[in-house]
Amino acid sequence: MAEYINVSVAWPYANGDLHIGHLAGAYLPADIFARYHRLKGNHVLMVGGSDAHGTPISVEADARGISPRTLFEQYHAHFLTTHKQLGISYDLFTHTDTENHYKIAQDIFLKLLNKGLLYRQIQRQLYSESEQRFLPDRFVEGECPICHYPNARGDQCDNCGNLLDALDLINPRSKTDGSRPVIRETEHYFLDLKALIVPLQEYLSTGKEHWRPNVLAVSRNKVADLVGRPITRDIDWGIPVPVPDWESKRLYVWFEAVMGYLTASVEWAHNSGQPDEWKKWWYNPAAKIYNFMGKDNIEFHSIIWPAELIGVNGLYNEGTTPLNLPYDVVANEFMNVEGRKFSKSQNWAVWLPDILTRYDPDAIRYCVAAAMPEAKDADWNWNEFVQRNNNELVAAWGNLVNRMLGFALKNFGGVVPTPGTLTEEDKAIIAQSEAAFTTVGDLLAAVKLRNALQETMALVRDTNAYLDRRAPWKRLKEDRDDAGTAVYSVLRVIDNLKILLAPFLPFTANQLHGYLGYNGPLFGEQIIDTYHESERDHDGLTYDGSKATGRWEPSQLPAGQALRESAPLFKKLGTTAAEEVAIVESERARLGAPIVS
RNA sequence: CGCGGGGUAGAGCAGUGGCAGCUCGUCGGGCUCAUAACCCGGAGGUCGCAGGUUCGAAUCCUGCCCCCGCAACCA
Repeated sequence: MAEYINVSVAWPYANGDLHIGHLAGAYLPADIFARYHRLKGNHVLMVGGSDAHGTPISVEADARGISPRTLFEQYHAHFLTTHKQLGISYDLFTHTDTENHYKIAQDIFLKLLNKGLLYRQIQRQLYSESEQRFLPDRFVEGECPICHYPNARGDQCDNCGNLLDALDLINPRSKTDGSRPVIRETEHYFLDLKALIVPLQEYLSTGKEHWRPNVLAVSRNKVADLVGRPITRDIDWGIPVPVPDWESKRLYVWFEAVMGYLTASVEWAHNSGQPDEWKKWWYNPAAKIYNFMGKDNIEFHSIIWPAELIGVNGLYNEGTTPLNLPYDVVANEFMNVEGRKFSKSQNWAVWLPDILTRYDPDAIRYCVAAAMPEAKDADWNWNEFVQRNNNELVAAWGNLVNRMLGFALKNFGGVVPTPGTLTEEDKAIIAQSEAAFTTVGDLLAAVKLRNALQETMALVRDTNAYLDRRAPWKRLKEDRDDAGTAVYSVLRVIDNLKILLAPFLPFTANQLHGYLGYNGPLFGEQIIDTYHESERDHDGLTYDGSKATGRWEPSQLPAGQALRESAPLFKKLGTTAAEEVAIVESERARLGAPIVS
């Protein structure tokens, strides 16, 4: 029976472009997982969007002399293109500045208020009279009250390492203009997380055997110490607090951004003309919600977001079932670059829009998946990229396809040969490739993606070995029918491998699907569309799977099917060792270099 | 006594009690359908060190040594 699978992907903060770490941490694993489930025939709803609000965006916009909205929309537009180019197949990639998101976030706030889970508290905060705003802790510097280091930050002293309260700084000054802030009182709403500790502990204590151990350990560790947390801020960019006389304050970004998984699901349903469809994932107890993110985001998905969901206990669905909590919180470790930690300020990063101008999306996807930081930090290394592309994609998999398609075109009139009696060896390799639908499928379902890819590539190598023993090019001269049987068998296996690899390599798998003579695409189409609301329009990325024909099941490749003219699936990078070195060196030279725009 | 991650073949990694594995590289051979791709075989490791538990330890326990990250940008 088809399952309902929601793939909730962490929302990128819209103040910079996407890099290889974003891809490795969240988007690629989510997409591989979603594509697998679509092939399985499950009902997949994959949602995400740009995180548009928060102080860093308004500060950056001020610095550039543009509005926060203009700033985030610029990056949002980049995100849409990048995701489409890489084939990250969101059913909806939207953003948090939509009227829909405002409305639902405010409804959740009010529901929590009604349930007594919000309380007001007066905070004393530093206020800049020259800038006319409250200063976030990180925008204040001053003398450390403990070690008297003169340049301590508002939240922590770099010299002695102690965590500080910005109010305790001696001679505090604004980081932006150096002026001396004053202390002002301001009232805020707090989410009473302490009241939710018990249900959260229950949530984390049962049925979590499939969670990654570090995610569970971190989450369980932090729950016991939860305290109330402010959910409003004195800034003017964001979602207004929906309480009379509070309209000038905004919902704190951490509080509203995670709601995007729900609000995007609702928006997707609305856009597709069936406004209640989202409930099939959020109110169906058998549905599974998977969250994908980097390790720094774990507690927001395993604690904060579940706390909000438990707190509202159902929305737009009074008195029936509660909203579903995440079934799995799939956190990945970090991907470093050439042995060094990622750094935006030093431009030590691999930017996705940049590398997409030079490399194909499937090559990038393959290398990231092969080195996926599932259990510990991994490294993006350009030499490894070139080697993997040339040895594994081009030589092992691409060449297997190319050599046999070419052989069939040349010697069997460009059709799938009609097999005679299959040899034991033919049967064995076909059976092995059919069994992989279970073994690889189980690994994908368990989100062991790197492992799934390894298993599949092992089958590629076994197939090359089989082909070499079977040697149809030799048999052709001795027994043409037997050669045809071998070609048929290997094409069956290639057809299976096409599907097994499709979640990882959707573009070339689809290409191969056509070469093998099939009609219709394996996957749906990704479309950037504009959506209209009463005040504003916004662009989103969506996925139309209505024409998709791919199925996670063994090949029934018909004998006699006409093959199409084919070209190599992958490009070799450099034709000589010297050229390979040159590519690696030119990529390494870009690291740390100033960004040329 | 700060917190976390890690030390397994030249490189990168897998392996949570039962003969030490994978990919790349390297050396030798084979094939010639294929993007000089593919296949077979070999060499290469006292699993950081020292104790302990066990019939049996890379794996569990104890102690020690070493490496990496922990201001900000940042998944």
